Amino acid sequence: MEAEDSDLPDYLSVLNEEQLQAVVHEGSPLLILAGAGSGKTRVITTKIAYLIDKKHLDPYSILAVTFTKKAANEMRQRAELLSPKAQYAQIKTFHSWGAYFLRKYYQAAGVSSTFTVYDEDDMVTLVTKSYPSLTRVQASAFVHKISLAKDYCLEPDSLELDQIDSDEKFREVYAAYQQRLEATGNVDFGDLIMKPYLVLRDNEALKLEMQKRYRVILVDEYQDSNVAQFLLLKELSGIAAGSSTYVCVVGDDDQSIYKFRGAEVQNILNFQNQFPGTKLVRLQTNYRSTQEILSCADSVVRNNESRLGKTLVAARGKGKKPTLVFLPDQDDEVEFCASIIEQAHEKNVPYSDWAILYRLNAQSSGFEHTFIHKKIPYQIVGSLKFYEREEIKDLLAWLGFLVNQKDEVSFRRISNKPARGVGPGTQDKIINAFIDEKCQSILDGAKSIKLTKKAKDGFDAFVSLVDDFSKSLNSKENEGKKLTELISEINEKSLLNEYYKGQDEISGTQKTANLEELANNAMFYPLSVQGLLDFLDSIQLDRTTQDEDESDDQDRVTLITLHNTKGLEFNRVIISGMENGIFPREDKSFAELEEERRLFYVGITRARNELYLTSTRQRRLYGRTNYMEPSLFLSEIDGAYLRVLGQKPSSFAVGSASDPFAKKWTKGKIVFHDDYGEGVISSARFSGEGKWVINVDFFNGGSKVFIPEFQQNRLTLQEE
DNA sequence: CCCGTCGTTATTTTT
DNA sequence: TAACGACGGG
Repeated sequence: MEAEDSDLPDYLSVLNEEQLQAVVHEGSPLLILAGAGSGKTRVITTKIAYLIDKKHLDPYSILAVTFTKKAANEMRQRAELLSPKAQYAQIKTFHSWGAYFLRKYYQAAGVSSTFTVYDEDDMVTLVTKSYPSLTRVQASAFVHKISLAKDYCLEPDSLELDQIDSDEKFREVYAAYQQRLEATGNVDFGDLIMKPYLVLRDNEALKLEMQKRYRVILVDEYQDSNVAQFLLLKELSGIAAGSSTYVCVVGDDDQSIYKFRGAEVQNILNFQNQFPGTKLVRLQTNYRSTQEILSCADSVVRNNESRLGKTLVAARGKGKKPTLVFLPDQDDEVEFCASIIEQAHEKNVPYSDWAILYRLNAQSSGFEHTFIHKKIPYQIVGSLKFYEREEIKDLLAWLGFLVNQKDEVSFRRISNKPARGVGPGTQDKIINAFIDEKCQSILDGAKSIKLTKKAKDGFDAFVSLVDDFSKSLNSKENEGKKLTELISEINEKSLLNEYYKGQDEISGTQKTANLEELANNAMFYPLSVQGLLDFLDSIQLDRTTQDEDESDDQDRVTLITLHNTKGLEFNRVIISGMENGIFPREDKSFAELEEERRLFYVGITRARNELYLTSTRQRRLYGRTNYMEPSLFLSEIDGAYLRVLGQKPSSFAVGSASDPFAKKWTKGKIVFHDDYGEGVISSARFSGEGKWVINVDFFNGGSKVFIPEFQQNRLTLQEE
């Protein structure tokens, strides 16, 4: 034992026992249940280094996937610090791995080798064009469902598509969109996962090649994986066919909060069944928060039924008790937050210690107004997105069209901006000809049709711009030149710059500056098709907000939605709006309520030292003032872990979660009613008034809706 | 093509 | 409340 230990590299000696166990494990699939703040990234990066250094694994055969580019970058850097050879391992986001795969096997996937990725906005454009009777708003709803379908790997003719929307029209729209998308040679986000899966599923030889290459596959944040990603992982690892690829997934079922976007918590809950022989390791030592905060978090999340279960233990000691504050209305809530931040600031607590968390973006405006007035510096995380700006999308569309002239969405975006007589009608004609005649370029589509003089002139001007830019891109003298040069050229010659200069002068916007910034961002990419594609990938596969002009080393309060806090930590956290209807959001089914509870858990565990919860009796939302009930979740916190300030509503008791009506009314459970006899709960939801509403199908026929709270002891749950 | 007006509609959003 | 899109007139 001793001798073996001295053989181990240094980086293993800093691990705790559970971390070490996770790092050195081998021989079966591994599920690492990593609680918040338990050193998850350290474990993954150490494992990568260990596999390379100690197990002499070829780094080329390691694939580590994450969900965000930020996480991938951090993982790569930290792994390289431990073992320089880790730079040869593939450490990427799921989607950028998909892009890598599709570029390599574009023929098998039926996409252009120079495809670019359509975002949601582009998808909406394509849906309206492939199904013209739809308004943009209607198209957006379909786009949402199409994305969800792809997250579940469902094609337009899949039977299970009914589970997303059983209306035949949805199938039609999806099919029409998909056909149109394939004509462009481009892909959407869903395709980046789904298409590689389909290619591998249908191509045995390629699948074996992949399985031979990847000896180790690590997946981070596995609780956020969707069905498509699960299917892809299964194909890639060949686990179903008994391959010896080592699969290790890391995640926290208690932090699964993206169901609405296709994340499937069942992936992590069922991992041990899907991958037989799985070893489970729990990382339960928390290095972030104090014990009082963790106990508070635990008393909430243990109310969930669908979880693997774990209990975090603080490495940092007891700490300060979290504070729950009741306030009359939202203005008082804002004032309260401002005042504790200011008071602390007078005692030299920096603003950047603080984060204010909320469920709805709409809640941020109150804080903003008051903070501006009181001169409290703040930053809002996740509002304005650089890449979503109109002018940026215009330039990106130019770049996308230069490498793929089948790109309908980009063509429509740039061919008449600024106006040159190529309006939507002309665009439709050109695109239709392009599709009908299966041309290689949309520009060829115009050859077979008649255009008016005005349209013809404008179109010719556009074509000559494309020619100019293509020449610049493909010139033989590009050695040493940067992509910035091309972007600046486009910016000037396309007259976009001039077009937006006018707008900037009238409305005081920053559009020309943004265009320039985009050009500057391309400084590190060579002027070549490959450089251009890499640049587009780097933007399209990283949708994080870019407030780069104001870096985060400034001292300011963070205003942020609960969802956006994942992976972050703050010394002092305020979770605002703890009211039924806001948080949890109203009309939640049981499963959704569990997800809301996980969201609360995520919020609580962001706090290092201090946690405040605020709840108002009255709230103005969407121009309406409503009387509010304290959040159900507040009653779930054990009273021993909470200090309560302000006027407590009479109906409220801390730690009253033992109240049988606070939970347990779940679909499928058997109940007994004094008047109607035995029945089964066919649905259960939590109303905005903080009460359960259940529907019971009685065994002797008939069904009824009840609010159990009002039935008192006439309605009882049959415990199994 | 731009501008004003009216009506509609309101979670959360790693890629 | 307020922000955004659709629509019609100049």
